Amino acid sequence: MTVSRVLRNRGDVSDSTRERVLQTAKQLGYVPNKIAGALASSRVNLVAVIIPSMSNMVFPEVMTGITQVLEETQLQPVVGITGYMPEKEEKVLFEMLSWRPSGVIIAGIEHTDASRAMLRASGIPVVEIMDTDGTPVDSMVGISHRRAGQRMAEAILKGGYRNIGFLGTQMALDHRARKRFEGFTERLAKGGVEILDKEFYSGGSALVKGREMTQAILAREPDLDFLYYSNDMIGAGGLMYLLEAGYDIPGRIGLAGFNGVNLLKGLPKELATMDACRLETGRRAAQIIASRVEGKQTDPVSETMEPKITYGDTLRRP
Amino acid sequence: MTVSRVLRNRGDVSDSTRERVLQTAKQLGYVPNKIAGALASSRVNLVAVIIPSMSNMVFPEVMTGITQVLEETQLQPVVGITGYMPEKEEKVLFEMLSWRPSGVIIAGIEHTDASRAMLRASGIPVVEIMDTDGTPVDSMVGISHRRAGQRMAEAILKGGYRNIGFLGTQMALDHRARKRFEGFTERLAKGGVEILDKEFYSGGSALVKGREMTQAILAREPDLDFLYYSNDMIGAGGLMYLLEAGYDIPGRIGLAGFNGVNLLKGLPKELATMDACRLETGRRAAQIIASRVEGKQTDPVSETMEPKITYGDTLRRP
DNA sequence: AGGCATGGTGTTTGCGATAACATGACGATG
DNA sequence: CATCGTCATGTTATCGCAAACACCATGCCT
Repeated sequence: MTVSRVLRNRGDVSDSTRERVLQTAKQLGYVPNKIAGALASSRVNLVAVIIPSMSNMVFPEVMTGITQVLEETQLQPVVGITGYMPEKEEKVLFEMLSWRPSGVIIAGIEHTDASRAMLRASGIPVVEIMDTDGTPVDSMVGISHRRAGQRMAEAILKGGYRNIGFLGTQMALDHRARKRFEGFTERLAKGGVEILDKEFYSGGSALVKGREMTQAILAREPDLDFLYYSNDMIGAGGLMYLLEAGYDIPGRIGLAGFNGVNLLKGLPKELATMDACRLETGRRAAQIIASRVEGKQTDPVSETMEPKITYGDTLRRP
Repeated sequence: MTVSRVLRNRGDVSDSTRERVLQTAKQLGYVPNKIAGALASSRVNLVAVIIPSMSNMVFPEVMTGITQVLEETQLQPVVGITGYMPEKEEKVLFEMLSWRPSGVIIAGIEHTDASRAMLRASGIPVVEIMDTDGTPVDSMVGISHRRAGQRMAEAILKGGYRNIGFLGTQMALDHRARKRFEGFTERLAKGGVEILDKEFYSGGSALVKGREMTQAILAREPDLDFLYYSNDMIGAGGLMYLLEAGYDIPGRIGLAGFNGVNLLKGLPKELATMDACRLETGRRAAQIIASRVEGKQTDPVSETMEPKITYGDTLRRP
């Protein structure tokens, strides 16, 4: 018991005993068993973070935000990957919850009924991130992708473009991309404009795909004067293609991507894009969990951030 | 006990009882407590994965390899981030080990004495990855960065380049970048060539930095006919700059990067690079852990993979 | 019929820590 | 001097599950 007290800095222990304990612990290479500790105290300093993927730049950035904030607390993130598959998400969530974490941060607000039930029943703080078009289980932080699509449509219309094409991922399961697309077409429709053509891809190097898709869509519809890409990578690929083909940008044709990857700076022309506030979303989500764990705050939070549009060199300003 | 047997598919339980148990568990929304389970059985299906960073494309790819393999087992990766700081690594490692994972995969073979002692004392399989220039605690998988540097130097010399510049990250703590640089200069020296100039950076958008550094180094040393970049991102930035400036590539000047990011395909010219076998390294490391956990194999493994050079369009072939 | 393997279920114990309470030494206080 | 509070340390029960073993019914074999 005295050892336990020393190693957790709790309660009164005389300096001499403390010294002896630390000395001996070090000498033995003692590593406390958190499993036993957690079972006894029913305190687990882990926060489950459940995201679809780790390989497309956007989730690592959210992770960075989460890590930044949690680092100042006792909490530690543990990541689970779903691969955009709802059943996998359910499995990962179950696995995570069975470790009794102190909180859950999970991407999106579309989940299976079972997942939602688990989250609710867990009795721990839950923050759903990166999408606020819907009703959260508990708290929610991110941008409205529907609104992001709308705002980009507005900017494009104001720029005077009328023959608009859409290029994106196959998005059956990517609800955020879908919502963006929906918001985009809705807003265009309100301006009396309809998408002229669209093109989808899956897999492969995004840069190459961007080139290929751009070539393909322009072969079909040479009159297109704007291309909206569902992410910056394929947008950058398209930009390369158009520059090489000698198009006047943003005069003859405009482009925009989505996500505000700061990799775009440094390209021959800076691609227009929209920042999804990923770092800030991660930070805020972690803050919500942290303050709940500390018992400071008990009401659910819903926070919608405003994505910022960057015109770059590929979208005519109004 | 019967419930425990049903939920773990272990031992004989009659179909009717099994059915009843599953039914009731579902109805109650029962989530087993892995903490208690782990404490009782002293089996933890977690593998600690300790890497410096998540934000530069190379570690996510290793993670992908690890995940691919572990997905076919009962094991689950748990990630810890060190930020290239040895003391942080020590802390993260301690934290991880206190959860009694079934194995450890850790980047690099440079660790503090305390870290090494912990790893040895843990009694679990340890795989050090992505660098094989040194002595491992247990197993080791990856490429020799010293050799990678040497091979690139060879290719450059064979291409007929003689006025060579190096551009890279501030690498006090990035041992792999340092070893690559050392191997590179060693091999050049053997060919009677010395680096003409070098340029280092830290922070910021790699693409932009690549542009700036390239401009800067060429301003100082206009005679340079080859630029070796310590990663593909700054290499791509440099490539952009040189193309815009109208340099003849790879005639007047050659370039090469490091890492084989498949993002490079799709650039106006494909950057020469060297593949660090990241996916394969991750997969192999996970396999080693998995087979050790299953008790199949007990001898430490040391495996050095051979990085493959890609000439692309920016390095003259011999 | 007696013995024995087998399948299905229950009981007891222990994993390694912490919470809560107990104990003992000592000095201050009225 | 009895009482009390304070500090330092020790004892016991508990967390939720699984290992090990105990138990009982059943059916098969000799």
